[in-house]
Formats: sequence, structure tokens, C-alpha cells
Amino acid sequence: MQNDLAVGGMNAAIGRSSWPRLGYPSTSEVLPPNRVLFWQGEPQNKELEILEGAVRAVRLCSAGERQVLAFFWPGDTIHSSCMGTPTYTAEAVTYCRIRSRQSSQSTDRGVPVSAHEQVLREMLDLIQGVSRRSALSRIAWFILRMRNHLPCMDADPDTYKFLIPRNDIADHLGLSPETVCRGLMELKRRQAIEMPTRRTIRFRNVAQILRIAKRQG
Amino acid sequence: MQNDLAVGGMNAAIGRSSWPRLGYPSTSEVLPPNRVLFWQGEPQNKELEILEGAVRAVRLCSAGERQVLAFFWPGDTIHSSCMGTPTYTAEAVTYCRIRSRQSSQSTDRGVPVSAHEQVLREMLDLIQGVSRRSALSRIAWFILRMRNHLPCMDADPDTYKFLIPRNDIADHLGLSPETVCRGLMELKRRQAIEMPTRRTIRFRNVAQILRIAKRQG
DNA sequence: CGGCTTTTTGATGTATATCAAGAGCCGTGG
DNA sequence: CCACGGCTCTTGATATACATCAAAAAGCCG
Repeated sequence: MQNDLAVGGMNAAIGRSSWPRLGYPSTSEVLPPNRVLFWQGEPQNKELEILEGAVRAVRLCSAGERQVLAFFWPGDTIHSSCMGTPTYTAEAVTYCRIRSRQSSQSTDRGVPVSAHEQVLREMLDLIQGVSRRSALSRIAWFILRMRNHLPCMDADPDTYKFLIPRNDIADHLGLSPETVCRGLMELKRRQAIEMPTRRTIRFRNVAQILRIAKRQG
Repeated sequence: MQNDLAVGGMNAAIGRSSWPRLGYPSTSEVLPPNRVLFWQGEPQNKELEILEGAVRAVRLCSAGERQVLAFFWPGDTIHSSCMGTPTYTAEAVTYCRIRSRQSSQSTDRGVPVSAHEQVLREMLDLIQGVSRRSALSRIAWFILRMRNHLPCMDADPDTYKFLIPRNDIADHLGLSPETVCRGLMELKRRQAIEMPTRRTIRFRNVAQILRIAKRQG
């Protein structure tokens, strides 16, 4: 359906700098954007550690609607079976470098309780981050989370690669892509952020963004 | 803040019929509306089985907003510590009859994985049931769930006590109470439901409600 | 009856979806 | 190199669903 290579070259997508020469064990692999890591409903016992890039957990709705439940970032480990058979599909957002291993069969040991807790907390946060909040508030909330999870870009202070397309943000926050765009522009207008390029974001006033995220901006 | 006895007499709230003469072990207790079962952030290891009535899980937001995460119904068992220290507060909605016991200390055995899964699934359903759906769709979705969990009233076919106040529904679905009300009225106008009294609901056309819940009716 | 809470109904404003078109960006191929 | 096609993103115009404010109606209890 979609072109696998849609989102630019690999280095462009994952990060400005080229790959470290060595350091990753040979078991890691690189996946192109939109590659499916595992499908909703498909029982597996994978553990996927994300080394670079971003992954989304999506759930497809009856009416063709798409809900992005969560994003996973470098350092995160996805337990595909943390809910028995997975109730979501995991897809690469950008080019990703991923290390995978089969987790042990024992549900108790293999999928630690902490994994459940983590996902659950994530969902609670999402519900609270979205419900009854204005579009601007949701967007502010989201980019702050993004900031927590991405490494800052080389020289520039508080500048990050904007890995997630507006489209995915929209399906995550329950907004239209246009509204996401307008929200980002509004934050820029208020000098809370800068966007040197469409895929780069610089945080100018985090406290302000936080205020917008918490109240109804 | 609120009057504990706000929601009518006990029998009126829990069900039309009076209590069974015997059958419940002596450990069960009756709680009035709005009584807190446990507080958000308070570490405990309780298992609460709901015998009659309804309980809500609420999370209080910084800005005074209230999110009703879920409702628990007769037959449900709440594991207060299913997320370590509970991240939500449990409150009686109506008069409730509840049986409680300390769950074993071992997190692995005491709180079965299934409990986590259950809550998680609940949250995923909520996200999907609410996100990007019209008010009417959400309301239809909600009353169908309610129908799944309540015993049908004695004689009348497909007629149920409407235990949850509009207010709580609103905070559950991310709507205003007025909109919930109007939604219910709209369903009544379309002859999908009847409401003999404000606290009674009769399902006339479940298929129609389902359609409204799924699409954006 | 008179006070209290919940629910219903009405009128109004506004935030956001939707539709539509244009702009920027990237890769490809002549 | 430049032109082209396909994306993603941005911007504008319009319609509408919902929140909000306000007040009346319906229950409930003393």
C-alpha cells in the first residue's frame, strides 16, 4: 500500500550522524519505515529492543479508523506478548535498528510484571493526556513526551529530530493532521518552539509548553 | 463535599428486589454512594469483589478535571494493587455490597497476570471507544457495555436499572453531562431505547445501537 | 410543602473536522 | 542539471458538533 522508502534515506531518518562502527551485536537488524514488527492477534513471544528510530503500536478499528496507542523509543523494549496475544500491531515509523530475542515461555518470568505496568501506565497517561483537553494542550503534551525520549541533536541546544509524522500524531491524539499542524504552528507563533526544518524541533520555552499541556492553553 | 446518601434509598439504588435472606458470607459489607474504597497512591493489597451495585475508578487531574477510567460491576473483582500502588481511586457509585480480602503479598501469585490483562484491555477499549467518535457513538458504546454487565430487571424484557449518573458517564466518555443527556434523548427519539424512568433503560433495538456505536451514527 | 440534587431543555459561541488547494521536499529518470 | 511525480506539510474557507451558560422540570427527603 505505501512505499517502504517513503521517509527519506536511512541516516536522514534515524539521525544525522552515521552508524557507530561497531558496538551493536550482530543480532540487531535495520527495518524500513512502515515495516510491521508483529501483527495484532498474532501470538508470539518476542522481545524487541529499539536501538534507534521510533516504533508505533497501532490498533485498527472496524470503521477503518486507526488508533496509535503508543510510540516506542530508543532504549525501550517491546514485549509483544505482554497481553497474551498482542492486541496491537507494531510498525516501524522511521528506519529503525532493532535487537530481537525470543522471550522465555514462562509468562511469569518472561514478561515481567513491570512490563505490564509500564504499558498500563502508558495507556492511563494517554487517556488523561487526551481526554477533555484542547488540541493545543494535547500537542504540547505530546511533544514534551517526545522530548523525554529522544536524544538531543549534536550541537544545538534542546533541538531534536522530529521523527513522528503529523499523521501519526493525529491518530495518536485523536485529532486531524491539519489540526496537529496548526497546533505546532501556534506553538511556534507563541515562540514556545522553533522548527528549523519540518522534521526538526527546538524547544525555546519548556515551562510555557508545560503550562499549555496542563491547563487548556 | 457530597452527601453520601444522595442517590436514593439502598434498595432503590442497588436493585428493585430486597436482599437475599442469606447466601453472602459475613465478610461482605454495604457501602453508601460515594464512599471511597481505596485512594489513589495509597499502597494496599486488597481484593474487592462486587456483589451488588457499581463502583467507579477515578483519576483526579491537576486542573481539577476528573477522569472515570472504568466501572466495575457485580461479579467483578478489583485488585487494588494491580499496578503496584494504585494509580486510581475506587468509589462506590451506588449503594454497594462488597466482599473484601487481603490478597497474598506475592505480587506474582496475589495479583494474577489475568488481572493486569483485564484492566489493560479495559483501558484499550476505552481509548478506542472514545477516540475520534461522535458523542452519540460514545454513548451508544457505553450503554451497550452497561447492558453486558447488569442483570436484567425482573419481568421486563431487556430492561435495566440505570445505575450510573449522567455526570459519571460524562467524565468517563469525555463529554459534558448535558451532551450525555441529549445523546440519550436522541437514542430515545430514534426508538433505539426507552426510559420508563430516568434511572431505567429498556433496549428496543440493540442492533441499531450497535451500528451507532461502531460507525459515527 | 420547600429545599436539594439530578436531569432535561434551550440559546449561543467556539473549537475543530472537513474540504480544497498550494507549497516544500525528496528521489528518480531523462 | 532540471523537470517530474509522489509525499508530507501548510494554509485557507466553511460547516458543525459540542461545550458552556442559564433556567426550568422532575425526583427525592425531610
